Amino acid sequence: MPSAVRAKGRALEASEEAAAPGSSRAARAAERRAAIVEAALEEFIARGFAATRLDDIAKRAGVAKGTIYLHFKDKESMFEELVRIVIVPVVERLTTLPPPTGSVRDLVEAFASNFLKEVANTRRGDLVRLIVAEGPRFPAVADFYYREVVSRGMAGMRALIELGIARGEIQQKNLARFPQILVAPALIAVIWQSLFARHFPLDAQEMLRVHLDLIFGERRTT
Amino acid sequence: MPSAVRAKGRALEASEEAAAPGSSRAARAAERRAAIVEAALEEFIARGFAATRLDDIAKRAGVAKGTIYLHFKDKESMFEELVRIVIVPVVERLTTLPPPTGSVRDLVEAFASNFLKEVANTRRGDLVRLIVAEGPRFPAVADFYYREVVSRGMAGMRALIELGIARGEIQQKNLARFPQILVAPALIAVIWQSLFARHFPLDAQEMLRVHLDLIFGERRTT
DNA sequence: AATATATGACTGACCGGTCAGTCAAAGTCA
DNA sequence: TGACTTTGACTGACCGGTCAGTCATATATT
Repeated sequence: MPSAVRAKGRALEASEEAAAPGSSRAARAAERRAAIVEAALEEFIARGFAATRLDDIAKRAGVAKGTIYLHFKDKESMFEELVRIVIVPVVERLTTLPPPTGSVRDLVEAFASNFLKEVANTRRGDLVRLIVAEGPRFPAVADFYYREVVSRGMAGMRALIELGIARGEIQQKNLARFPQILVAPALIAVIWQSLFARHFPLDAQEMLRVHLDLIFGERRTT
Repeated sequence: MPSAVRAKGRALEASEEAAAPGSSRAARAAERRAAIVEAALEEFIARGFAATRLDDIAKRAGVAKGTIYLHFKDKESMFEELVRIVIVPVVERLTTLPPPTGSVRDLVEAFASNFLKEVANTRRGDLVRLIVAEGPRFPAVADFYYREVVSRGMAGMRALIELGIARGEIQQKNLARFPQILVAPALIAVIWQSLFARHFPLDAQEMLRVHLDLIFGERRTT
């Protein structure tokens, strides 16, 4: 065992490798894969699918172009996998959240503020815009996003709305038919940030609060 | 004159020219330009900027590729002009609409239904998605869209909201600070149509009505 | 005939994808 | 444990197809 450790140390000194390479081959491979995913996400967001060059992704990931093809079949499937890889953990985090506390409004508010923190002002937000942008040309991506995010989100929101109606917190009964309305401003916020923030910064937090006031009625408690 | 007609007839037979050529040169040039714009719009919407081939635009417009360059400097400026060309008339139509009648709600409702008819289920709607998609890479386009559509739309909506508040039709005073909220579901509808309509058709009309109920209170009059 | 337009074959830069070769790490043996 | 062999991850030069933009030629108009 100590020999293995020493061997690793030697290897590290020998090559001019950067930072903290995981020891085993598998670990290093995983790191590289992660670097590629990270770089690809960045490039795809910045340039869109068609205009992104694999060479640039490789360079940004600190990897040779060929390496990319050890991890992904081709550019297209890389893009599709990418979306899955990035979105799945977000969905998990966002769905395992709800601690069944307090009023429905509090629940929704917690969810909203979490969304702002986790998505709206993150690379993740740009990813949403990217999906909107490329969706029509990548049915697989649109399908996946619908299944994993949209339909789930709708179901969750609808449940929340119905609970709110049952408890008398929400008046407008028809809202349950269109959970999109509840989410719409959040999506607008995401799009606004990446298109118009430079022209006119938007206080998304505040906008969402006003929107919730609209749905639940003005808040008394400060 | 008859000779000219005969000559034209011959030309038409000789080349496999189409349809109804406007008589004057200027007219024919305008027609061609329009055909190119139409074709380019179609292609850009379907494939996005980078993936669109000029050859395809030319073919669809029934024109040689070189002809495109008689009307536009290059692909990029063609795209930018395209957005202007298509959007300007829509803005004009939508801004010259409001006949100063009835309640604010009626005004907004008229505007909404007009939006649905003129934009949501049209190529124009797809254009909005295209702008969202390509905006970050075409600052000129994003700027233009912000100036001509977003800021104007916001101002108009804000005016309407303030009127509604003054007349007591709208309770939530803060709404005037975020006219985006009023518009959000409309944009969602546009995006939904082009991404998820196949999975789950959305009754945009009805959704907008529910949203207005939320803002103005439930409607009594059927 | 002279001019204005339109054409589409052509060019060359560019980029996705490949693959022969390299070398650190894992495996084997004494 | 140290030396020798095998493996396969990684590299990057290269190839071939593609496509924006050009321009000599052809066609229409005056």
